[in-house]
Amino acid sequence: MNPISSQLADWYQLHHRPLPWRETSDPYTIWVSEVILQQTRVDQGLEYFLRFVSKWPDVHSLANADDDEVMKMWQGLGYYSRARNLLAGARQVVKEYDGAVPSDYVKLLKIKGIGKYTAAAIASIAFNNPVTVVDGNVARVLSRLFAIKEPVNSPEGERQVHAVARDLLDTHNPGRHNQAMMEFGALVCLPRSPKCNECVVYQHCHAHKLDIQKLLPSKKPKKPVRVRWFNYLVIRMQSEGKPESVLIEKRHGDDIWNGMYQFPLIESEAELSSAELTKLATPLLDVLGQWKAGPRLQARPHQLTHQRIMASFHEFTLHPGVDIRLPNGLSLANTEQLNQKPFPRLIEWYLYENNMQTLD
DNA sequence: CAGACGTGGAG
DNA sequence: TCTCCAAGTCT
Repeated sequence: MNPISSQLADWYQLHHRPLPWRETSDPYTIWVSEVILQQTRVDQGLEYFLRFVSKWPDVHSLANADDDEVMKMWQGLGYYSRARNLLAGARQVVKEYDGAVPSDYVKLLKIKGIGKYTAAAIASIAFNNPVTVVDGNVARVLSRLFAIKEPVNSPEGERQVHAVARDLLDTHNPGRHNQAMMEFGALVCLPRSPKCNECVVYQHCHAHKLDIQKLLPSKKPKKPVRVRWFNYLVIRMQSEGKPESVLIEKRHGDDIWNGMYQFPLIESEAELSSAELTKLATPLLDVLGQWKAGPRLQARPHQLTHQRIMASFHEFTLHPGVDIRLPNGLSLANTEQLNQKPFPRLIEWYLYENNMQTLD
């Protein structure tokens, strides 16, 4: 066994965090944990994981779950396609494998939402198959240990990282090995300030020798963020003897927050004046009946990785109509119903601030 | 295959 | 305030 792998395995036995998904070898549970932890910190994902596997403890229960309910469980975690794909993947496993998560890397790779990383993680951690895991942690650790200067998010850098990762793999205990590599990256070989004084393999580390550990891993520069203006129409209605309700719609298509709910949206290239906004909103409002404009909550920025969304909220009140016909896609929701629907953080905040929904 | 997809915490 | 980024995947 490679001395680096051996030392990291020893370190792992001593220092790894006791996390719930490490208490099991159930492939479904490990699958859920891997998906939740994608691009997500342990302390942010932990509660979500516990709630998720408590609600849906096995593949069959998840496969039978309601779509909105799954999205609701994911609310606030971000990257919501993970939830959609995990659900689709569970249904796929029920259909194709009678609910038994396959142990084979290639079969795993064909399941919706399972890519190279997750397939390798499930195969090695749940089934102890000798497959190499390369995630962000592993890439960082190895780019430093071997002073790989190629950007780790380039095809060539990825190739180099994977090559050394494969050489290090402990084929007798691949699950422990892969977790040790990741845990070491998460606790010691940190992105900003690696704890080289606590490092058990620094004598093998080329970056440390060259004192370039803080410069690695190198990454390709990313695109500047796009600015978008989201003008939400908060259309409230108060009918006789009924709780107040508000109009919402579900987002679809190839864009941010697919599958989540929102208020009817008018997107613009720049900030809109009240007059412009009203003009654009009038066609919809007129279909709904008599209305009057209420206050407007000025644009507040919502910062995402690749977008900066300037959101404003424009309130309107509908005259309780005799027979309101809702354009397709729109639905009315009272407070109780709002609490059942999944919303992006931006909307969730608005609902909370306006006492329309309780914050999780 | 480059670009898109969220959120909250750290420096 | 601003930038970076955390157990990636899909198209």
